[in-house]
Amino acid sequence: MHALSISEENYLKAIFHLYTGEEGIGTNAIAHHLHTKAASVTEMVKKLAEKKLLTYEKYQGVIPTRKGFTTALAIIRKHRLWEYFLVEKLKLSWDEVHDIAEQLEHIKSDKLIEKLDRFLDFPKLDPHGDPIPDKAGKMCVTKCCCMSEIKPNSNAKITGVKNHSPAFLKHLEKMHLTIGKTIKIVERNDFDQSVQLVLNHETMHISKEIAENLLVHKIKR
Amino acid sequence: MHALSISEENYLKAIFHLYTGEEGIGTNAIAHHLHTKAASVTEMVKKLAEKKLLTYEKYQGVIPTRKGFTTALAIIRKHRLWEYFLVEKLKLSWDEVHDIAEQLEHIKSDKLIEKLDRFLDFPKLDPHGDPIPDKAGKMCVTKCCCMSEIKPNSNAKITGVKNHSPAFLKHLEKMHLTIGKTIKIVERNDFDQSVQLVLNHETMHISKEIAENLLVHKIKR
DNA sequence: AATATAATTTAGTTTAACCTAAAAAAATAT
DNA sequence: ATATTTTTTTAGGTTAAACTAAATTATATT
Repeated sequence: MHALSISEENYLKAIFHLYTGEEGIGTNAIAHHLHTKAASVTEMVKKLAEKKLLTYEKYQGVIPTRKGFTTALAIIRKHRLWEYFLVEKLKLSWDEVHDIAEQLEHIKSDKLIEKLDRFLDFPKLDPHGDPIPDKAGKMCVTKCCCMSEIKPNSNAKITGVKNHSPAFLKHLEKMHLTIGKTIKIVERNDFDQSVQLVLNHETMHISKEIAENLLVHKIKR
Repeated sequence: MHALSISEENYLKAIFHLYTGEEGIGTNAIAHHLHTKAASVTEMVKKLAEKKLLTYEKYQGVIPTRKGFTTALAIIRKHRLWEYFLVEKLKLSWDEVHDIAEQLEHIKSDKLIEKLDRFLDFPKLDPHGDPIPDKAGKMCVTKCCCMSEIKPNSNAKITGVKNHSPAFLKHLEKMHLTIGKTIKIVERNDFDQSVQLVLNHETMHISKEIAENLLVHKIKR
């Protein structure tokens, strides 16, 4: 019945992001994601299990319940709406907003989020290309794949990023590899897995690391 | 050096609001304001004194330092900017925004507040008529007085409220006694201190309690 | 001035969220 | 199948911020 604490919300979000649908998530994985220790996770996970947000059995890892899912989605919704606000209205850059949204996502007020959503005109994607869940937790499926998996000689549009670190985002910005841009993959180097591509009629090379963290959507033409 | 905790910020704000410039503020007064107990205040006040945000001597009460003042003003600035945003942009009503702003004021990011201030076009007053400190802590002086102190047969404009409770604000809204409205005080009843006034060419009576919590600015005509 | 009342502080608990170190269980390798 | 390594849990400790109850200091009353 009580509202969740900020810590509880952060654990839930981590568990949601780590859950692949296969097996239970280990305490170590959660600890690593939250920069905390496995012992702390065990403790917290017991509390969340009592609140029916996840199922937990000793040594078996953790699986979020339906309630856990919808709760996590509500937090992610808030995070992404705030990110959209920060970039589109306040004109912060996409590499500055994550830490701020990490704080804003814990503000408690259903009405605030409804009003914010309306003010922003119900955006569907956040500044990093991630889908924003609606009030019911539904979000659009953005079928896209890693740029490192695209076959040479095909065209694609940049739709998102897998890594949200400021360093990575700033680098993309500098290279003009931003969301919405259309590129042509020319070839992949067998030696270092780097990728040669054409952007704005100019040829460029990007490292394996960058290609693995860029999400694209294949297009014809 | 560390950033302040939410609790520390709330104590500083309370101390700022209670300080009249005369004597030190007692732990009981602070406890009452924060719905906590005097013993808890004693503890916290020692910590804030170590951080040079206030001076404290046993049994002598507490006085904010210059550093304490500017820190409190920065928090109040954030609170009022967010209130302005919630009312003017998100269209929440003036009785709904206090609790939300109470959470938002603790978000840590100087750049966020600068950008928010610019986005709102540097407002000088919040939705309750309270002045918004600028980046340097300066705010406009709004010379105004309690409606209960105005002499009969004079005109005045409503400029602010002393009480920020939703119940009071909703009541004012219903009576159309909102900020900016011009009224004429007709007379004060000696028995119950109620006030008769004219608003929009209609005569009305308001209780002593309301008159004491409405701030007005006398005008000619 | 002595006493009663009120305000404040101290001492000792509680809770949430973290930690380390050691024990126990599970997974992996020989 | 047994031994080794890794993962997870337990046990016990720490810190911030609250609390209650008792002791102390200040203020007010007679």
